[in-house]
Amino acid sequence: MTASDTAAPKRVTRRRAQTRQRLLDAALEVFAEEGFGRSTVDQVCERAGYTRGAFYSNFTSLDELFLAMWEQRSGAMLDDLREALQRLGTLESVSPDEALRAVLDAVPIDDAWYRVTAEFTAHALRNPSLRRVMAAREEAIHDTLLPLVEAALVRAGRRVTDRTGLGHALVAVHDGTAVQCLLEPDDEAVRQRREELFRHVVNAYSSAYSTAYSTQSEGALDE
Amino acid sequence: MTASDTAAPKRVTRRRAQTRQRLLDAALEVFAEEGFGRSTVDQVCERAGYTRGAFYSNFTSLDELFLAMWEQRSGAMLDDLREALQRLGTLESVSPDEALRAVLDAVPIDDAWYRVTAEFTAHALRNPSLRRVMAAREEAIHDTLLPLVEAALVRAGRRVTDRTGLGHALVAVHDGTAVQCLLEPDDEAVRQRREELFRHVVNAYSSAYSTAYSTQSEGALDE
DNA sequence: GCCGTTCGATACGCGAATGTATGGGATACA
DNA sequence: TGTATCCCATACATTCGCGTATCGAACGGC
Repeated sequence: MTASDTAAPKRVTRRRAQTRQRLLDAALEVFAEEGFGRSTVDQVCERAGYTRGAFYSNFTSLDELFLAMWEQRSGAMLDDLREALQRLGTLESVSPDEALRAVLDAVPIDDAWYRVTAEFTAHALRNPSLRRVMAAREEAIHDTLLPLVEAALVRAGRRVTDRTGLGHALVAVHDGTAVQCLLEPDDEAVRQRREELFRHVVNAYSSAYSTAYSTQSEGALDE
Repeated sequence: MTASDTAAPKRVTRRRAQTRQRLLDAALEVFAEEGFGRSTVDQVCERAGYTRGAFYSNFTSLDELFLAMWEQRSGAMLDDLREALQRLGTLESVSPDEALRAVLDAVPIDDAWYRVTAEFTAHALRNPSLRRVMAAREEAIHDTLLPLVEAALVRAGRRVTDRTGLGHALVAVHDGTAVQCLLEPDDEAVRQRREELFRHVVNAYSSAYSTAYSTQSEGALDE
């Protein structure tokens, strides 16, 4: 263990970045299949096409890999969501239903990702620093989501009455209904109930405004 | 390995029942603290005050113990909920808010239990037979919850418009908001938003009826 | 193409967890 | 109280996963 070993690499090769990414991708697959707790370093390496040497050269523990992978993936999903909402903002006019569909399509219900997230959440509830990471992520979701959702709703003829309430409600409803959809993947009714619940929530946290869509949609939203 | 070894015990002593129960209790604690995947047979046994001999005499694997424990605990929670709702049904008259409070109090947000459930859910999504177990449990929740909730709502001056929709919505909202409460345990606002969301949902899936509480509560529920 | 640096494969030792086989003490029942 | 049965502790062999140390090969700069 000389000084050069502990020193940070002067130049990071592109090969390194690639292996790191492959390990991150493999981690998602393995964790989803085996569960994080039951996964081993060997399994991840084998899936990625490496041996343990590559792993310990890039990460210090499975925990670190788990965190890095989760942050990368959830960040990517947030980017997708942001993009979808911004695209929505460029359109001429949007009905509430169309807007809802667009948002729900931007956040697909992926069982592999859900399993990983569920375990990450449980893990975070045991670890204060991880809990802060998750809380920060939720904060970021709100910061991204709320202005764009609010804008979309205004364009659809609705004014948001409780911003933070709506934000938390949307996240909670998403999480809660995602499980139901995954537990009964073949039951179309579950997905319809999910959409219905979203409509109710959006309706509850916003009030009608006078616009082309407002009168037409009120009938569909209220009952 | 003689015939008597493989044969089922003729008489089951009360000691056996006790150790089995202690193992189940210890499992909840250990799984909550360490995570199911990271837990070992030894840890559970030590926590329960036994050695591995006791474990392998009662269960064949950690998976089996996990399932048994989860079924017992979730069954007990369902019993609590049923009892609370039935007690609610014996009261003279109840306001919607009081009813909601009673139900929420009957299903306390326990972080240890949540962690375990999160991991069990992820586990169930990997295992078809476990998935059926969870689906059946959700079915049972609905069967218990709906008639009693509906009755309580009627007594509070509200008629349910979509039974199954309400049932699934309540479960989803509970699950989704429970995480938020656990991630920010000291933030009272999160809990208030949770209650608020429940009110909105109950309101959305039921319509006012003419009763003592109906006019009074409409103002609080609708806006 | 040469050379210094970085990256990842291989080999090694260690500790931990598993499942089984067996024996002694506890328990139920007469 | 005696005894047949049951239940759990103990000991053992084995397998598995981890982390490190070392070395050849790939890489990037010149």
